[in-house]
Amino acid sequence: MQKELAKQYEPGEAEDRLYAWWMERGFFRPSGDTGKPPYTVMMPPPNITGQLHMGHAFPYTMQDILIRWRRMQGYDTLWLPGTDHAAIATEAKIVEAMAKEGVTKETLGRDGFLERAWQWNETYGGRITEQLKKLGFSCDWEHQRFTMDTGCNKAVNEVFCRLYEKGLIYRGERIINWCPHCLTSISDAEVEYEEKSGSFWHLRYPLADGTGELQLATTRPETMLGDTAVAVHPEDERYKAFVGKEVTLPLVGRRIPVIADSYVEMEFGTGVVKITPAHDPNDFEVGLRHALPVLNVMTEDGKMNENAGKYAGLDRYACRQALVEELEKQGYLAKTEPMRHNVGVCYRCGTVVEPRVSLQWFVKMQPLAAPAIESVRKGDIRMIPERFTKTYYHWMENIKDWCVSRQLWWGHRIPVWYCAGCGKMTVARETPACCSHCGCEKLTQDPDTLDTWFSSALWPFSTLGWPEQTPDLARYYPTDTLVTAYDILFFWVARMVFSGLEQTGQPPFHTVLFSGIVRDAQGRKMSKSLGNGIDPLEVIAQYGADALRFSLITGNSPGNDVRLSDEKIGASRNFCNKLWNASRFIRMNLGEEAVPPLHSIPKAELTEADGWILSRLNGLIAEITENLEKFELGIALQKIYDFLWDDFCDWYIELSKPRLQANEAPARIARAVLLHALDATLRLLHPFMPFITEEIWQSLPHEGETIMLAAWPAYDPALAFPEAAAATQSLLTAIRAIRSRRAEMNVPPGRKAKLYIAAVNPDIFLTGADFFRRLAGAADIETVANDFDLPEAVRVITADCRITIPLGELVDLEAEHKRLRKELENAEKQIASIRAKLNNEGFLAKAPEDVVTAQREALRKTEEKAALLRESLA
RNA sequence: GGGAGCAUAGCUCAGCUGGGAGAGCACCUGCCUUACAAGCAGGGGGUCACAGGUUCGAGCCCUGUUGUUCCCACCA
Repeated sequence: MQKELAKQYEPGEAEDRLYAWWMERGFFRPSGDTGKPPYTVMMPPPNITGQLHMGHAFPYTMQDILIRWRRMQGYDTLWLPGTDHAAIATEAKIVEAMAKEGVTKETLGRDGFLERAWQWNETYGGRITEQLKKLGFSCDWEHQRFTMDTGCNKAVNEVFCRLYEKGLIYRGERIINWCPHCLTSISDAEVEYEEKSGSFWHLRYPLADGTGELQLATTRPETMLGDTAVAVHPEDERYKAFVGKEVTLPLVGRRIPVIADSYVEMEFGTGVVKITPAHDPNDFEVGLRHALPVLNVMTEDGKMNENAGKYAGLDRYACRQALVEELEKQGYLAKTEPMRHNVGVCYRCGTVVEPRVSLQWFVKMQPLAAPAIESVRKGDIRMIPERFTKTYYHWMENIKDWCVSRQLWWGHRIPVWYCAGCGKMTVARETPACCSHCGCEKLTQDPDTLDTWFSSALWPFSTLGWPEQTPDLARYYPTDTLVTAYDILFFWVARMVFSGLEQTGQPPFHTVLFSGIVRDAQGRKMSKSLGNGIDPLEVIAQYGADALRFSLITGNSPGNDVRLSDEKIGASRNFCNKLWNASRFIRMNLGEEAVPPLHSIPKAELTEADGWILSRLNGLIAEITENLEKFELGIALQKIYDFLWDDFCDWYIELSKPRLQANEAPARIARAVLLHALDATLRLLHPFMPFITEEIWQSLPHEGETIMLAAWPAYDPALAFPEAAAATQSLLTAIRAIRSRRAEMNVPPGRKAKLYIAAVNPDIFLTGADFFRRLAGAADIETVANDFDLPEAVRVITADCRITIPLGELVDLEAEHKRLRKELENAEKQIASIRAKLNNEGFLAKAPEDVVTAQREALRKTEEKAALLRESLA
């Protein structure tokens, strides 16, 4: 499969071709090799309503990196993909689409609606999975699941029944959050709060006996129609006399009691609160304590109902306005203050949520939360970064029962049947033939469905076949790393933890790795309404998936948001280009004959430059592996970038050129080293940038079918060459210093000059003569024992050499002298500072050994340099 | 009201268990050196928010202050 590399890398063409080939060859499948440990990641299932966006691209890329890395390490990897039916979001979209055709849920009927919903899933569920492939994700599509497929449904029913049997799920009339637009209950987690400006209306409620009035303040006057009491604090001296009396509800005329309850804050407002148990969660609690009637005054869609008398049929906000006008007209409005307050809105549609009393199913949370807290506390589940455990504890410790029933059709239908005969309910895993209590057949299934997160909570094990004891479940559960953005910690992560523990007795994963949120160049959250989203598919089309992946990962640390900009993506594309061109250069220079493998080359034939790059590479391998183990993906990628660009391209390739042109034995060695280093770098880079690395790897001599399954590089003690590395470092330092000098003096590149080098170890520089010629504008090299006393010469001094460069008329002796003085001053300052440290007994006694030796070494080098400088100035 | 994060070069951000202040972009200078001008070489630029403390040594640990972002709670 070897071929020349094109002048330009064309990601669009290569990516689709390679992905299709990977799929066809089955490289994404788990190896199933039981001799190797398994490594499992569950992909957070994207909604079938959605288009691929950066919110997927970011954490999924992190998952792909982990999976590809572990696969190369030989693990039996399973990355399981799938989609989420997204009950409320999908149903809303379908209803919306239906409305355009003039069809409603009612006209279609439940069956007709579900048919449409499944069609939707067919179309759009497929769309998003196709989009995932564009990013190169190496998930096992043969394990693909859907939260509403038969298996997941079975798991959902099983869990529901088990919880019911243990008394952990119950049905009850409670106040819940109701979305008047989606026409369903939603959980506490699904309510978002927005600060909005409103008014604080102070109302007069006259005492029924005509002896006075109570003033109270409210932000929601329309709910007064449902007031069933007025409350004051029991210790509030102002109102003690009122407790036990009755007030007359203005406009309505109903008489309601004045009660005392410590829920009332004396300092807030007037210290008097109207109590509307049907429309406020706190009032509901107060109502329970005082056995108050619950008077619902609204319909499901946020209008006033028949209990609202003449306001019936009005929208809640129209009613508010009408009421305020009427109250004012009749003198019940004492005053109106502007007020900013938080309003709960539906997280899906943004409609202001209406607290509402209704009959719903709830999961009892306390008994489930306790072990979930414990497993994190014990360290069975680790969160990265660790700070998220705090958020997690706080949520879990204050959790209320979870309202899981939804008045939706698209979702897992609640497995409960009600008997028309005896009135009791039958809770069953499969549709029962008859009532489990009276045996009659007049059963009706609960019309409601379950919260979409109820099924997502089971994802780590329902997808592996649970409740059956399947081989997959045995092999791949518990899973290893869960990667997701921190914004669904409560919705999903927390619920997977308690569900996994409760149902399987094991934590569903041992590590949670959080990604941040992707923001735009101004730091704003990407959103549809702002229209500031960068479409990953567009970026891929323009720059390639690897450039996008690089942009998302490099320099990022876990849990931190990433700001994406065109500049950043451009820089990533440049890196792809750099890698491509370096590879192209090497490919071009491989020659006719086979390149010998590095290990077949006697150590003695390797040059110092070879030893240097191999040592660097070796160190890099060790570091990258360690970084990945610590989930430091951003640091790892940054290091590979630096190595490839700075060490490998800017230095090693340049240093290799003279040998390559020699086209003899030295060229063969150089090729072997170049190829070895490039191959290893490609492997290190592959998890991050799968496409371009595969494309290049295939064009080079290689063993094995794909880089995807090539072995992850390992630190090789046989490839450490400390002396060669140090020698080359000296050389590079000298070259840099000469270049710097020439640039400062504006020496034209064409102006070559002979270098006179005085050094303790002149061999390093002699063998590097070619390098000085190519890289440092040298005409020739001569090593000398002592300094030349040349007029019109420049001196370049490093820690281990002194170079004299006669540059004739270009040299300003005065300036030269000044510069050397300055350098000497700096060196002396450094020496003084290091000496101070080394004379400090505290430092010597307490600093670690290697820090002290490093300081001694630095002192020695600086002193040598200073000595050389002094000599030159003398 | 409670909690968390952030504050490092003009911009965006790395900086792991305390010992060298860094990268990309932008900027300045010189280069089309046959892998790459999406490039090469060189360069300028930072009291690491502020004030204390711990330590031989603090961007990093502790306390406080200021600014900023987010999460949770939801007092009508």
